[in-house]
Amino acid sequence: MVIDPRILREAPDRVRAAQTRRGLSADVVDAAVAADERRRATIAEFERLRAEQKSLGKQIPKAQGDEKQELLARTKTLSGEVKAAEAAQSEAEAAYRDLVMSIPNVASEDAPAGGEDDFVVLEHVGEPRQFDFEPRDHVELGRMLGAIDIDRGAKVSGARFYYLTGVGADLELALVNLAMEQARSAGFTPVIPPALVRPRAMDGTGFLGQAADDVYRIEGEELYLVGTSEVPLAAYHSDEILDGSSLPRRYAAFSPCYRKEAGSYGKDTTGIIRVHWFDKVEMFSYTTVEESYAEHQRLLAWEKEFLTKLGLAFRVIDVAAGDLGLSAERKFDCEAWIPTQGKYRELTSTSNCTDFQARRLDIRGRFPEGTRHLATLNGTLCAMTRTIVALLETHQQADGSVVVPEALRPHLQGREVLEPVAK
RNA sequence: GGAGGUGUCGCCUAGUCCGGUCUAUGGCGCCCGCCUGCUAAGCGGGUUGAGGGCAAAACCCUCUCGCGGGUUCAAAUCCCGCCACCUCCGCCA
Repeated sequence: MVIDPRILREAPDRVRAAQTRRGLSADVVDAAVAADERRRATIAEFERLRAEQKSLGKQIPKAQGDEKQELLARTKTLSGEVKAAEAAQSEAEAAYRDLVMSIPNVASEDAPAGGEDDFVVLEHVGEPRQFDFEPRDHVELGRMLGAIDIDRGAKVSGARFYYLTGVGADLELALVNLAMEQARSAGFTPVIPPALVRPRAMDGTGFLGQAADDVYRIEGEELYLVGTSEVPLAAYHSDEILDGSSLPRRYAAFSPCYRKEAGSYGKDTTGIIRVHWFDKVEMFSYTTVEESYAEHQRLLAWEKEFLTKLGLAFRVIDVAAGDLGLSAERKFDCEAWIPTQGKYRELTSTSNCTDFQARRLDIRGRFPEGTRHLATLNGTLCAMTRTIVALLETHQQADGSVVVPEALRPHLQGREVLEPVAK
């Protein structure tokens, strides 16, 4: 239901190895294999009884007198047995499901083994800027430009909230437009999706497992606030069979993202690096599993293109197996250089979820050979807050003004420099 | 929020009152073949999806009439809950 049951049955060693490379126990694999056997046994038993019930049931309307009474007596007891067998089957099915749903996607053999710190740097793009003055951080620049109002964000909504005002708001709109423009010309369909979704969409994309702590739930409703538009975009085609010739299908969504940031106390406590809400333009592709690896590279290339247009220095990392999350088989992050932190911080992330989410959401393609689950991939094109942080800090000048990268100017009324506002 | 209605295998549709003969009707579209100077028309056949048995195929079986329960020997059909859509009223950007 989550990983391919066939792989589990026929190549459990592959799954065990992948678990190990994620730093997880492989015991669940053996438990799932056993549960699968039990499941199939109960199915066979139920189907045997049910077939008998059906064939007897057909004779009843034709039978008369004693013969009919006898048939009714037999089917009555059979009815109970069928019910019991059905209950046993759904129980075994549920047990199997629970186990198999808890197994993460089989990590790519190319993904580095290990945890969060075991990533591999694939490349560096651009040089971190050298300053001949003391650079200001984005909080101060945001205040000087009248672009980011953190104090009032906290007053109104609490910690990790902010207002974008003036050129800050302009900047977000410009980034959205630039991102959408690029996506559109790459063949993406622009989408503005719902940010509140039902449990199915959340669970189907793998966000209700260990990640559930980070998700906002609506009190008294069966609705969740999405942490990324990957959720409504993946669920968009749930329970559908897409024409194979229509692939790849590419969507670019603009939506807010909500994250509780549970367990991140003390991390990034100032500024807008880590916030409970931000807006994002997200790329999403549906394609075949075979094509997904090349599509993943394309998503990465589009992310790099966008960051390059903004004049940011960044590196690309190959995220380690243990840090892939539930759904991804491989993940690349682009991390931009943040001058006042002296380090690279994640700005974008692209994941190949192969057919993991498609199995949970039942998204299939129709091909000449039959129907198959598709692959889903997602990639950040522009996460507003962190991009604004990198932009302001990277392109600042000694007087607190900020040079606008050329690509952004057409979307900022032609402005070349953002000037501090008089206080 | 209130009242009423609808949901059938791609689309449309018969069947639901009165449970068994539904192994779900017919049309459109699509696929294969026949026929035909070409095309169209006509003729014949096929066309939901999932799961189990199997190394696989053939084949057999089970499930699938919005979803989930219940009643019954037996449910598309009767009962309950949920979901979606439509109409009207109220409210509202």
